[in-house]
Amino acid sequence: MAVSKKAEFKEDEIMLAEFAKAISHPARVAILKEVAQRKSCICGEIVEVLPLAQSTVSQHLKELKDVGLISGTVEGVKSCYCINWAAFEKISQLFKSFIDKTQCCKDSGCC
Amino acid sequence: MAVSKKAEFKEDEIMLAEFAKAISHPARVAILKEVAQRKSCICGEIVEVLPLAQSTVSQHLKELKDVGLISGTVEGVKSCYCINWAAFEKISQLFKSFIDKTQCCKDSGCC
DNA sequence: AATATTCATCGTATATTTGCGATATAATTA
DNA sequence: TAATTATATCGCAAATATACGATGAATATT
Repeated sequence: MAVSKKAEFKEDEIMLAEFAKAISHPARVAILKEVAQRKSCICGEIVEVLPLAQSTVSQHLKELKDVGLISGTVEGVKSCYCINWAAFEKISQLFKSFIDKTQCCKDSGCC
Repeated sequence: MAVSKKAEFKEDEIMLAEFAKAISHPARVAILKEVAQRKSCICGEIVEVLPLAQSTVSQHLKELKDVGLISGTVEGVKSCYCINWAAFEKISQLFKSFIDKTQCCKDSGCC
């Protein structure tokens, strides 16, 4: 893409896009659902459920962690992951306001 | 990625991820906002507003069209784009239900 | 008919993502 | 101490995404 132009957009557009990217792969959607459901949140449990290698799952987990949607703490040999509810709340707000703002223009029938 | 594993996930996970991917670039978020606001929906107007070349904008428009979020009709030399409200509605439902389903597990304090 | 406008598409370059095996690290168990 | 377990990270290969200029097709203008 030569040079990325992402930074030239508005702050809230960039943020929304970033979060959207975080859930733009079914594996990460599945991981979020799995992490939310379980209490244990062990990486290995997710690997068992998904059709992906351990290293790949670990990578997806890292991406979700980087964007703040989950947090992980080491517990001995294991790693405990869980939803970062504060970030999750902020994100769902972002989405809702985007959808609401878009929908309020609904009457303008063009094509 | 060698071979994509996306198809091996659940239907609703795939759909949500697809929608998320559509808005995973600030340019496409900006385009959706612009198209929703204007009545004219002309491609050239979007190009004027965004920091991207015409061909790049056209490409982003195509992606949004492919996923069903907008529809476009040729009007003489010009192309009229507008939000596909039916698809938009369906998609925002998908997202809401994902958030709701996730949030109902909120009490399980792990880490 | 010649020219200009509007937009889609092609080709290309580069960047990023996805996926895996191999390896490293750190803790647990035998 | 040695072996095992759990996970992160590195390096590689292949696939996708991003961005643009050039070109083409279709309509509108002169």
